Amino acid sequence: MTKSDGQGREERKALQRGRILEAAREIFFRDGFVAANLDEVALSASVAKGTLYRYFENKGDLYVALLAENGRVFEERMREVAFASGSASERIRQLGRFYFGHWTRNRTYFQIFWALENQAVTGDLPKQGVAAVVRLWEDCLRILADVIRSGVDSGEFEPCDAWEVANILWTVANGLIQTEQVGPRRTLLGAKLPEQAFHDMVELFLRGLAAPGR
Amino acid sequence: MTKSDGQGREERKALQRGRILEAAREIFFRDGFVAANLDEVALSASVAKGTLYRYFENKGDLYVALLAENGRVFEERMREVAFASGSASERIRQLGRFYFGHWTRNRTYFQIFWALENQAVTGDLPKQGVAAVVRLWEDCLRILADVIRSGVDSGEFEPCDAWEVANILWTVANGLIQTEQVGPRRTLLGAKLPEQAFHDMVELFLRGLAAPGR
Amino acid sequence: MTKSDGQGREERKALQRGRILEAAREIFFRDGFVAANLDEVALSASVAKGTLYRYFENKGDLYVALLAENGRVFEERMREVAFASGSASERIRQLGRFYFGHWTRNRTYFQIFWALENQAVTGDLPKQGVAAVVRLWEDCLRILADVIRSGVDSGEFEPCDAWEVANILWTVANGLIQTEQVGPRRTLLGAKLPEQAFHDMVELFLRGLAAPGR
Amino acid sequence: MTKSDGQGREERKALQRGRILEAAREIFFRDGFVAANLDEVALSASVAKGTLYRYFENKGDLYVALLAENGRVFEERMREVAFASGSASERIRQLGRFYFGHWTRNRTYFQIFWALENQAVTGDLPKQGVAAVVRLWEDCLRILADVIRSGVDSGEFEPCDAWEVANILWTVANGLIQTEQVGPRRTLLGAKLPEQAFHDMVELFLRGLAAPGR
DNA sequence: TATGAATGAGGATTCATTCAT
DNA sequence: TATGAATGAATCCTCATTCAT
Repeated sequence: MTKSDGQGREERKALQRGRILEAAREIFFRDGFVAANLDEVALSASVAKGTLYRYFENKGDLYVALLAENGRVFEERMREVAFASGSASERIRQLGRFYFGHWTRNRTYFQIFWALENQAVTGDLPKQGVAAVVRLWEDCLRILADVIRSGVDSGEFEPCDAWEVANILWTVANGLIQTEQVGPRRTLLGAKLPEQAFHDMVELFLRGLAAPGR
Repeated sequence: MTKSDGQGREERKALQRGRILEAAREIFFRDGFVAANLDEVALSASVAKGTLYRYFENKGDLYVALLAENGRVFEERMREVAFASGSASERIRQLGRFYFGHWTRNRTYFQIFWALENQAVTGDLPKQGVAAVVRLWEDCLRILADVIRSGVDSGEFEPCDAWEVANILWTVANGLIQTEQVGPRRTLLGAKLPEQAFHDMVELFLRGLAAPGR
Repeated sequence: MTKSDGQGREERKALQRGRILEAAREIFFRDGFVAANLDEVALSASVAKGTLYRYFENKGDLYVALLAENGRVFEERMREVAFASGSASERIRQLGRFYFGHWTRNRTYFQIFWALENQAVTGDLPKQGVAAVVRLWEDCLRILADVIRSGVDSGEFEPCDAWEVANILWTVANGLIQTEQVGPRRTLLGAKLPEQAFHDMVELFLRGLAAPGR
Repeated sequence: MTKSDGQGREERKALQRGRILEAAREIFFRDGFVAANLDEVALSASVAKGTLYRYFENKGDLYVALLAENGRVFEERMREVAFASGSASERIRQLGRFYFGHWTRNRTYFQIFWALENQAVTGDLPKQGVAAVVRLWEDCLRILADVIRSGVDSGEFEPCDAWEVANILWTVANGLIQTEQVGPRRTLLGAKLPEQAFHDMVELFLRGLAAPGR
């Protein structure tokens, strides 16, 4: 009984932690780290303020845990897509769709992430935690390179430096998103919707990578 | 005498305003809008706290003035470079160098700017001021398009949609910077220094644009 | 146990609220709304500055709560006196004594109250709260009219327009207090002590009201 | 020339002082002593802030000067009315009209005046100045008594204690004004307009005072 | 373990007063 | 004498964190 109670307890704790993180996401992403208000987080998570401190050491810890959680989910899903069955091209297309979609639903996270070297955003965040979050980025890039490499190995793509190509694709993708992010959307990328532009870019890359016979 | 006195006073006011903006730049860019401390700004500018309020209505106003000032200088310098004498290619090269250099010296400004659509960064900033800052970005892109167009007109470049090309160049450039901005630099872009990568990219574009006979 | 605990908590909160109001009364009534200092209120109430804001939204809210509390007590006590047993004359005498006594102990409150239509006093006070306070005044006047009416109904007083008579009594009473309030007391009302003058005035009225046969 | 210049200067100084007082009246009476803003006073008086300090030692001094000025004008005008030609009754009627009219146009001044014993209103005002202002009140009451006495002396009124009668009249007048000042005007004094009520009260008194034969 | 009352350092803003020009 | 820029003390309010229950 104690055991099952313990399990129930563990589970409940995990659930509560999740609830808190969920509430924190909304508020931190909306207001930024410094301006975010733990009162509101507690309210939105339906726990007492003091309870927050049972799950996270302090505000910074909560924030970093939030970023890490988000990043972890992102990387995990990316890995799923990357290593599903199917041709390398198809998986790269899927990655593109996933990446764009994830950005759409997590604009703020990307902004935070891209500015994570900046004190203005990180405040006095635990360095270790921040570093861990940043490391996820490289992991994702590495996943992309792995897919490209698998395409080369299977003869689907021309031989190339997979890492360099992954970098270029990554770079241009982020450039697109960046451009899209700033100012009056519609004019910047001509008539194309950003999603279409993103898709076209991926196709362009795949054509460039494709082995001649295919 | 009265006149020269008046001039001296105006001049001194402008100087003081500049001193305050200078101090504000450092602190706002280091700590972010919300976390920045006006006491520290005043101290760093060697004026009393109250003096800040003779030059700026409030914290938000000071911040926006700062961004606007920075943006204004950026756009002005960009215009200078863009409309100097020389071939279109050469001017685009110069623009590339200028853009990259400016980013190097103003990383934080670019981060803020890129996140300017985000509440987390803008807080309760005066909407008008923010909009004015964002508008500068388009102006810069327009300047780039103008240079490309002038190259086309002079026969230096192949005929093309100058606006679209400017967009692409802009996009890739920002992607590069973005990539460079995140995490352990060295690994991401292979062996190349970011400056070299940026330069190569510009050259690649110019080759693509060049009219065949040249 | 939980229940009694809850009660204890509620009770303690009420007590603390009371302590704060008590401290606030002294300081607000001494210094006025604008000049009053919340630091001092907190100190005097032996709570931290922040604690004030757990009980009252802001300075204005605290002030209005204070006035309302005072007014509420006043009206309640007045009602008690007015509807005690005894003849109408006796109850009017008691009301007079109560009114005069209350003024003696709450001069500042009366001043504030009488000036409550004036921006100088109300500042940016919550309009609703102010209106609620003002309404108490009418209620008190209505109570006085009710007593007079009951005297008429019982045949103790001559038939008359109770409301008008209440108004006149009220008017003269306030005039007395007003006169008393200003400048070197002794000379203004001749040799009479203000209390005596007040008492005499009430008696005069009662004689005027009395039904002939009595 | 020096002399006439001097005169011009004196005159100009007096004018400026007047302009400042005029501006101060509006702002002090609207916002109260503590909340009033000398910047605004200076602006409204079209002088520089520093200039205020050439005419008044400090904020409190300006305020007291303002009250004194107002009081002085009041007493002077009252004296004029009181000692004009005409019967005592007529002059008392005129005084009533004047008093009521002055109150209408200077409600705030009366409020301040009536609360002048209260720190909340006076702040750290120079005691001497305040005392001088209060003394004017008695002077006015004395004037009223003088008129009554002259009526008695001339046989127009029945013999009576002029001082006591003046006090009673004064008291009731202020009570009326007080009542009028508070809350929803219309209901308190029945159907009568306050001006009418005031007039009726004066007439009532005059009837009471009149010598039988007249 | 959860609660939420209490804390108090911190920060933006105001404004009477001073003083160099 | 008039100016208005500079000052900095004063004050309201916020909110992360602690801790008794």
